[in-house]
Amino acid sequence: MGVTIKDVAKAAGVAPSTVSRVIADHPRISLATKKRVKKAMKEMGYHPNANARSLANRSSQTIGVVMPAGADKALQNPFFPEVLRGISAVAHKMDYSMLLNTGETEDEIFEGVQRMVYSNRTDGIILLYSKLNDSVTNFLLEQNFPFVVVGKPSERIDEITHVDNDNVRGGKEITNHLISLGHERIGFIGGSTDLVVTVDRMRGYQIALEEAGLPFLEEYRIHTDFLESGGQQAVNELFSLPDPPTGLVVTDDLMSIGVVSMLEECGKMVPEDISLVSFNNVYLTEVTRPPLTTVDIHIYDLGFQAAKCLIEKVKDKSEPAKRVIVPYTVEYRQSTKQKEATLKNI
Amino acid sequence: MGVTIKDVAKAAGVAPSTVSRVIADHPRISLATKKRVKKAMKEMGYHPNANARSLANRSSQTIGVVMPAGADKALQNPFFPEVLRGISAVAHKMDYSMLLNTGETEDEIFEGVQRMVYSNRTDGIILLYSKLNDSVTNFLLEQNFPFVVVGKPSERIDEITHVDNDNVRGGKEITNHLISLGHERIGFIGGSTDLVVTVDRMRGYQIALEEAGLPFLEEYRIHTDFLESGGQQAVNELFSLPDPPTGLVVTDDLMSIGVVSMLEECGKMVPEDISLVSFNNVYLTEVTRPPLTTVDIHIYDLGFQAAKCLIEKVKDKSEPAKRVIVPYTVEYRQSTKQKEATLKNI
DNA sequence: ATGAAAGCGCTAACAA
DNA sequence: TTGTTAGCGCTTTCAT
Repeated sequence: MGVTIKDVAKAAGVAPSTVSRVIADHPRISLATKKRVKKAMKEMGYHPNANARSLANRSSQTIGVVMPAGADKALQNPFFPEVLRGISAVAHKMDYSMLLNTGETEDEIFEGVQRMVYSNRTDGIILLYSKLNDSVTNFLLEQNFPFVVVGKPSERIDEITHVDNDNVRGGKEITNHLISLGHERIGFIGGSTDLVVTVDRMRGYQIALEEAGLPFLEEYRIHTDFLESGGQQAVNELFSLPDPPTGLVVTDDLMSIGVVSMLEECGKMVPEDISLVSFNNVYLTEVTRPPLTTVDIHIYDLGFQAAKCLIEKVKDKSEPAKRVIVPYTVEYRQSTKQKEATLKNI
Repeated sequence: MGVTIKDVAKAAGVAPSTVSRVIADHPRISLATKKRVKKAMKEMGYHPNANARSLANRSSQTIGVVMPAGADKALQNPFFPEVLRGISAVAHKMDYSMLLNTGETEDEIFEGVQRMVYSNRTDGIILLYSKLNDSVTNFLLEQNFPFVVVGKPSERIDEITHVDNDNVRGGKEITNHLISLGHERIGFIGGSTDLVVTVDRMRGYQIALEEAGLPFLEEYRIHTDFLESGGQQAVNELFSLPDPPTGLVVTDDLMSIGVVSMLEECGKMVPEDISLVSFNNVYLTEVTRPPLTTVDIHIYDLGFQAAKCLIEKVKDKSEPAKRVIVPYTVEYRQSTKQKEATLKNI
């Protein structure tokens, strides 16, 4: 069907190996034959067969990307297309392809990853999540297969190349913002504590509170999986406390949007009654009402750096594990407001 | 490095071809040897090399997925992870892998697609967009390469397998909803008219208007690329018309969210002052305020069906082009409201 | 600087 | 039912 290296060789009057060398841009090759071969390739519409290449080469020029398991809503986060964009940018530049793996369940994901590595279809893997006790991570580690995680690994952290934000510091800074606005009762709404990112952001929240001499109360914290039905109720409970929070740290923009709605449904306005800060700075947060004060974690860069690290690692297996911290910035918008003296204090 | 088919053959005391047959689950093979071979495979930790397979087979068991070119925001639409989920579901079931292609520019996309097809890394392609005069579509057609588009192709529609909603009908139905609520001045806000989906939904809007004897006014229509800065202004203009709309048809949930914000910023409330209907039913629309009345296009199913069609087509090249229409449903929520008699009419 | 030839791991005729 | 063997298209020693 397709035109092969042999055809080109014949047409150019050289050996297949020479053509191969031209493809690989081998140094020791005369400019003359190079030209000639290239011309032949053009004319005949030659394109190398990647499978044959991979087979001979033991390398696929492909990076695998693994999304978290998620039945549905969790995946509907603009975070993912955005990291993919970042990854894709470097993949494209370096002439790598991207193999994508999703799945409903963790087993499905795991199977997929196994396939990726066993089948030799991928040179390395990027994990788009990091959670406690992850079988995929363990598998990759034990196979000594090149991979990098976006986020912070839960264990064996210095054996694993990862690119992350300083979520503790981010959590602290954004909480401090609330504190500096006069808020003293600050609640926290986050995802599962199995997710390292939740834990880190909460830790920052805690530190800020403690440094300010404010209480770190269990009843001020909610952990819910992306505001499923349960979340609604939890928020209600939070605000039926005798001393409900006036400030809220929420670990994800999408959750924030849900929280804002719930609050307004209960007659609490953001930022008039409650100040809310968030994380990620997904595009949406600019156009919601109110626009959200949020920690911009530079999602694109996370992807970009992850891909860069992975390719380095793939090209040189001895590359040591490293940690890349992508700086965050804070977008101050309209979901926060100076706390007024409460009526009862007057 | 890895254990090969030969190793397994030796260990099991059979020929490599026999092992191959076991892998492929060939019918004419005795249960006894099958067992024996499988046992050997297990014990030795054998896994087939996909590249070798693809090479010998001329088939990669991989489907390529092509996202639209998008510098940034446009891709941040939960639509994409959601179609991917659908595609992934059938890919997983059928033991296919997914190769993903994104890019900032159309040229980048096009290059990527060329690579996919020329390199023999993919058996077929799913296009996650459809626009006027698309070079990728033309290329694929002219290469006679199996592909299906999610959405409706702009040309040569009956040569191209595609899975779509009936967007005209959807547009009509949702506009009728507004009309049935008493709205007579209904605006339309959509993306670029290069996108077939925009055109179809607008057509439905137009039909509904005309059937109801309502005017289809140019000044009631806005086309903007996902509410970039320009959008803001356009909406302002729309509402400084002498007779501004009281109802709005917006072609994408994310745009709707932006529009609701803009409106409220100008002191117009949804649904009190303006009723708004939307498309897609992305998860977000349940948790925004107000929750959006929107056409649920069943994104997951679009992906699912597209993948099914593609694999059929890949397995049997003579499979004719077909069109699959995924039924939509309408989610009636709180962004619409019966129009009250206006004061000046009393 | 270039060619000859073996081999990457698997499949598919063709034989037996 | 199973084995033999010749590729699939490319890379890479090893010669020259």
